[in-house]
Amino acid sequence: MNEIEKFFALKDVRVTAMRLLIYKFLADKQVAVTLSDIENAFEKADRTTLYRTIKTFEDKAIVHQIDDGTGITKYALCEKGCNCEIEADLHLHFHCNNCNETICLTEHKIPQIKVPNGFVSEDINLVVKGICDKCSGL
Amino acid sequence: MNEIEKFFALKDVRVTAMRLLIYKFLADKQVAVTLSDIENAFEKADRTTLYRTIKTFEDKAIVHQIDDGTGITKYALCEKGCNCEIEADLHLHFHCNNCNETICLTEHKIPQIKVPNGFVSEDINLVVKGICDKCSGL
DNA sequence: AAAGTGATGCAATGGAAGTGCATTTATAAT
DNA sequence: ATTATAAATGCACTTCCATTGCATCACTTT
Ligand SMILES: [Mn+2]
Ligand SMILES: [Mn+2]
Ligand SMILES: [Zn+2]
Ligand SMILES: [Zn+2]
Repeated sequence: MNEIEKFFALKDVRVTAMRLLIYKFLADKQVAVTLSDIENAFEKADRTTLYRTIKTFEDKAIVHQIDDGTGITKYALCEKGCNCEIEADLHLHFHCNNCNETICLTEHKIPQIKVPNGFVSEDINLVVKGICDKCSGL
Repeated sequence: MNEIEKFFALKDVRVTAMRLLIYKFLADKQVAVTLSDIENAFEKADRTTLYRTIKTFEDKAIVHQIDDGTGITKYALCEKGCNCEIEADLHLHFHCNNCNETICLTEHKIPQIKVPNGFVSEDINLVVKGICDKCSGL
């Protein structure tokens, strides 16, 4: 039983060939991916399987969903130790208007946000859009 | 020529019956609305007209789009003097997980967000999710 | 081996966003 | 006022992504 399989067991996710492949695919990527990115990477595989795999990963806090405003949901591996629950796990995302890629800025935690009286904050989505480091040439 | 018509002229938007109705509908609402909200409010009207009306409003900075993470884009009237351009106009949005309503917190401007070297920030979307004042009972 | 549970594959559905084109309505020009 | 021009509207159609039902397959347990 290798590292990934142990990790799956820890997360209460059964090991299958497809799941291992998708996990490795995500681990290699430095950017958040869409479902069709995954589809393109595994053309022989069925869309539904990929869809349900990523949903399983999401349920088990292996990946987190990212809504970057493009209308297409993206996914990225959670950080080690992330439970996708507490505010400590929340980080900001950057979407590049040029190359259209979205990346996790895991080092950049969400600042404290004040909400008016009576409002209870449970979750925060913070997306910065602009030009990424690769595209800006700075 | 009444107030709204003057405002339309200022924004370079032709006055039509439908546009006036939709504008008033938005002005009455305290929450952001979806396209189907508008459809339900004007069942006799054609969907496309409503769609293109809201797009026109958006182009002319009469309404702004809100991506609250539900996957359905919402719209709300811009504040007086808003041009939907400069960062001063950006405010945070609150989405209630209970009543599913989304409101503009126009008083709550987006805090300064630091991005890593090489990244250029052009736009920011900040959505807080939780329980709204009406639902929390606090 | 048999039974049971979960994973996968295929087909179909739903919902929202967007487009092309003909027609109506409003504005501008004569 | 009539005509010409341009914009707004209505209808039909399309595209894209997300999601579900159900049959089948694979693995685990007894
Ligand atoms: Mn992330
Ligand atoms: Mn707003
Ligand atoms: Zn880029
Ligand atoms: Zn509420």
